[in-house]
Amino acid sequence: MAHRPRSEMIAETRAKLLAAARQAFGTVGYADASMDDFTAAAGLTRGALYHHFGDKKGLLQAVIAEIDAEMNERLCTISGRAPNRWQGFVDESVAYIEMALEPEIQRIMLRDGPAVLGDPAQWPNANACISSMTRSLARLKADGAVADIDPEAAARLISGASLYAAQWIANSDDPEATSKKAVAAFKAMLEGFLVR
Amino acid sequence: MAHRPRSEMIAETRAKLLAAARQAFGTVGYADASMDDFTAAAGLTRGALYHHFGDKKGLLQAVIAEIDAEMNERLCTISGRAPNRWQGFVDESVAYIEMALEPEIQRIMLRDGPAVLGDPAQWPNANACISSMTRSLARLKADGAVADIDPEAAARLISGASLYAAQWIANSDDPEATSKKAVAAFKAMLEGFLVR
DNA sequence: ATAATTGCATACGGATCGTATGTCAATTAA
DNA sequence: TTAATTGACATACGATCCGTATGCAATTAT
Repeated sequence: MAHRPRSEMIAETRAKLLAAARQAFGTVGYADASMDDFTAAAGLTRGALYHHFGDKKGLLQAVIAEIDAEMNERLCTISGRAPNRWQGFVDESVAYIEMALEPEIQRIMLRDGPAVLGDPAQWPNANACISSMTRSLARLKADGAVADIDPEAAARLISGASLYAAQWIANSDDPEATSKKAVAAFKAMLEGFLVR
Repeated sequence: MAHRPRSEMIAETRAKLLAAARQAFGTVGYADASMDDFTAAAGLTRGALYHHFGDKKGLLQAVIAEIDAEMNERLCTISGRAPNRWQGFVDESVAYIEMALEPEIQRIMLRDGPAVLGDPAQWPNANACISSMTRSLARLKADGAVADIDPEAAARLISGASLYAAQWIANSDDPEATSKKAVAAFKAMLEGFLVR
């Protein structure tokens, strides 16, 4: 019980750095987050950061991977408890809009992430959401519920629409009312994918 | 004819700065564009920049306003030469995807712009595209072509979907094939807004 | 003709990032 | 048990970049 604490300490500092960075990125944004500041807030220095994550971009990637895993898990449980596949898919998509309302997700995943790391589709770890949505659509297509369209194409259209809808809602004067309008339009739009 | 050259020179330096910045922002991106570098490339210094645009963000705003005006004009002419309103709207939306394929638009308008200046809907000058799309949808709704949904909500969903579709296409191995899949799915999606 | 304004350049300070180096504790080897 | 080595993290340094403050020269106004 003397050689465990060592590796635990390491994991702990890594976790502390990740949490501090996530907090900073999520509030002031990537560009204005000073590595000196938030490492000091975690009781560490930039030395630890460069040791664990390589550089500032590497740190952002790690933060994104963490958030993406959380998002994916939430979406899976939501779509899992629906009565049928299509309803599960609609629920999942609407939930995606609602998640995109969270400031941290908006800032890190939807704004700074793409700006700093490029197209989200190319991210190594952070396409769990898209790929799970693609699989859902492929199943629905096999079931004969949705029309003959490319599942991945539809998944990307939907996630893009969700993102913009979420930004619109988040910045509106009356988020409640705006959210209702957006979700209504969104559901109508989804029905475009159904067989007629 | 001695007091014209003066104001012409001023407008010319402003234009040169704008063009140089647009070039730099569009290629290396906002964060990695050094003001010293691209002002020097224009035969000027940062002094001129701060005089005309206040700061780096102000310069980005000016570049965005310019690009947005061009985009809006292109979209208007496209939708204008369609046989009917709905077709014009579809053409315009597809054209939006195609414009989002251009690297400069993708980088400046769709990635760095939102990351640096925040929600595009709040931009002072650069919502011409959204608002024109909203007007189109409102007319279509009045004509009885589209269902009872909020025009602005639909416009935002569509532009978001276009953006993501464009990024997907631009980064794919086979842009031609991907584009076909995306546009097909996109047209199906748009039909979700029609009355049934 | 002199004074005031303005377009633009130069000079400076502050902040930040990445690297290179150092140190100390913990693990491993002898 | 002790010596050597690895590795986690801190410190020191240089380079870059932004924003402001200042300076100059040319034009316009008086």
